[in-house]
Amino acid sequence: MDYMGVPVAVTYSDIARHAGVSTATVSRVLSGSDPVSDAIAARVRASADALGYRSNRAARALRKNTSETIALVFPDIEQPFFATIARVVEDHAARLGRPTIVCNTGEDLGREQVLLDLIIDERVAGLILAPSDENSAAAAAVVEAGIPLITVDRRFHGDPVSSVLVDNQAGARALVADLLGHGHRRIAAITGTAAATSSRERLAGCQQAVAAVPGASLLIAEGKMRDAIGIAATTEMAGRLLSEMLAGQDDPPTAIFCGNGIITQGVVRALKSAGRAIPGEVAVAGFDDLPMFDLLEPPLTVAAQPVEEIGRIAGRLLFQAIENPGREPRVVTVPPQLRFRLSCGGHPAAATGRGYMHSTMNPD
Amino acid sequence: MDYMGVPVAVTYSDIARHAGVSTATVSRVLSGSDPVSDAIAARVRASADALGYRSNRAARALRKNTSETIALVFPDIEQPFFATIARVVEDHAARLGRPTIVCNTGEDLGREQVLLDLIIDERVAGLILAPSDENSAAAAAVVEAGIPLITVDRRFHGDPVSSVLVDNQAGARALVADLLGHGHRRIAAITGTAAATSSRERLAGCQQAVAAVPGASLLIAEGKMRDAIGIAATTEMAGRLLSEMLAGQDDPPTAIFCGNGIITQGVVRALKSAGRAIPGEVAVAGFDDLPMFDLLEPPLTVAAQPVEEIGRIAGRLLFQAIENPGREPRVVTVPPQLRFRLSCGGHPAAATGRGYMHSTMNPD
DNA sequence: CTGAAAGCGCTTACAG
DNA sequence: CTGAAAGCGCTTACAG
Repeated sequence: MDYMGVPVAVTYSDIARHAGVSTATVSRVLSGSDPVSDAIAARVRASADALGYRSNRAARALRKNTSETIALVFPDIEQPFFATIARVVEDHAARLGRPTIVCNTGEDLGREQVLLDLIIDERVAGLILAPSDENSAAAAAVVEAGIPLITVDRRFHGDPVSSVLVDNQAGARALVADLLGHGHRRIAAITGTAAATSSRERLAGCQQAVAAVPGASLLIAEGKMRDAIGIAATTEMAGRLLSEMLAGQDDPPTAIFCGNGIITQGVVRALKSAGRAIPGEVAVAGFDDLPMFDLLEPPLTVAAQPVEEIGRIAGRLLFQAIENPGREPRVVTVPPQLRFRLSCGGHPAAATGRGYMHSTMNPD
Repeated sequence: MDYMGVPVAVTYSDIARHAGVSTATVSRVLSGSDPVSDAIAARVRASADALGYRSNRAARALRKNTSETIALVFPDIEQPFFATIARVVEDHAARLGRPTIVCNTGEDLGREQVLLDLIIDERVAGLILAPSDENSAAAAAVVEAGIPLITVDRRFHGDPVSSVLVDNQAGARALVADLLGHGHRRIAAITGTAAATSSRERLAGCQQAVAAVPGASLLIAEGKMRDAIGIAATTEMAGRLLSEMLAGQDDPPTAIFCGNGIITQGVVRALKSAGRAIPGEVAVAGFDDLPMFDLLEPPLTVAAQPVEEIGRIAGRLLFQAIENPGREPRVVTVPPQLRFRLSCGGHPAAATGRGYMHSTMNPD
């Protein structure tokens, strides 16, 4: 609606006048909140169309004290793992007519706090979070504000919340067991910030595997992700940690476990540019399967996370929690998919082709 | 603030009562909209803190008829190109206290329409869009609603808007010229939907290069991205288009130009799994440099887009437009970076190491 | 610099 | 099933 060329919002009272009903009736028809006789409903809809009505989501949010928006707060949306979850969840939300707010914390607790405060002030309908710290006070404030919370990738140790997790320990254990099976005894683990429960669980898996083999040892390097925002910086950091490890030991490690896909990428890049043969001089295995890991020379052995599935489950849990706030929290743990390829030192099936590519879990 | 254990919102009138001032004064202090005497301002702030005040962004948005939220509407946020731009812009927005809504159109005009309607109803402060179609009616509606619009990657042919673009034609022309320089005469181009101006410009660049060489021909395959949402599907589609091309011709192409990074990835994957030597049997060059393209065997020749820079410029243009709505639209075109590696048939400098890696533009 | 008051566009008891 | 009316929490002319 224009007035002297200046656009003017069409409101419920305009529609009410046009259709000869009250604004309450307009609201009932257009929001579908209450039954209205067919004849009147049709008249209201026709008036809304005729006047070019557009809803005002802020007004609705103010009145209902909650918006329809959902929020995703991740360490780094540029990482394929989080980018895929964001794509899957946004898709679901958009189909429900809900906008999706996306934020990056950069693994920084201070930023996470600020962002979650913003999210609370937005009175979002729900939040999917990969908490930078399992004791995040900011996440606790979200729960206290009555906002449904789902965590992904990482646990949260406050009030019980629904989570979608991967069996990190089993995945890492299987990968390291395989490296040990190839005769390696000095294993290095390069992981992301240990504040993330996923990193710690993966390390625990490495330690279990190493503890089971006499004479085997584990060297650990933790990357401070805070200092490495963005894929390029994380890649570079992983390479640096690797070089320090290989150079700084009398008896350097012969096999590397990489805590996530970006770290794997950094490690492989550093090894290649240093001219170290994989797996001849240094064997490599890591969490996450990035789109080109199987095209590299050698193809990389990984524990792939079922990322799309994680996103679907997280979205489903979130919308269920929004619909039904009384629902019991649920923790869903999905298995990683082990894909033995050649970077771990070769594997009978991998060497001949695609065998083991889609096994789900090593019975170890 | 709690009442019988039920959380109750603290409002300006609570603060006003506590501080002994009017709600107007509270508003002036807390929003910083108007000068207030230091003594009163301090009292108001102290009261707000004491009561645990949290702002209500919906109320503000309703009153001011615009939210502080910005929106990003992209074909697919899972693609590294868009994921990086989203990360950079969100970072900037968050520092300004603005939430960022992110949406995926999947190159589907209908979905884009629905999403942009949602965005308009949210009365966002501004929008960065990679339009699925240069004549997008939905984008025109955004402009008409008075929402500042910046396009990235693609042009929009409605009212003039600010845009951040890459010199697609020059990049593609240089890449194809290099393939021709290696003696190839039957070139194939595999691109994304031609509804995107970037795809058409890259094709035009290919055609220019081919037209300059007698006896050279260009075969074109356009991927319908609509049918290939997500990286996995796009990769697969590119592989299929390639196979059809190689199998369906009497005299199949010997060199492939790939319209973007995901397509390049699909083409390389298909060639490798078909056992075709790169560049021996088929040479490859493409737009976008993905993080592992230089680690593949052979490393891939590409025209890299300065993605972070594109994101920074788009963010800057957006916030300038929000601050100053009267500003003239600006179109910024950045050069792609040519990185000649071995997949195009070898290159004097590339063969010996990292030469040409960071040249910016072929003088052609 | 400060306050009283209207009003942004919705929804929801309440009454009929 | 429908309407009259209050009110969600802010901001902003207007007046002083």
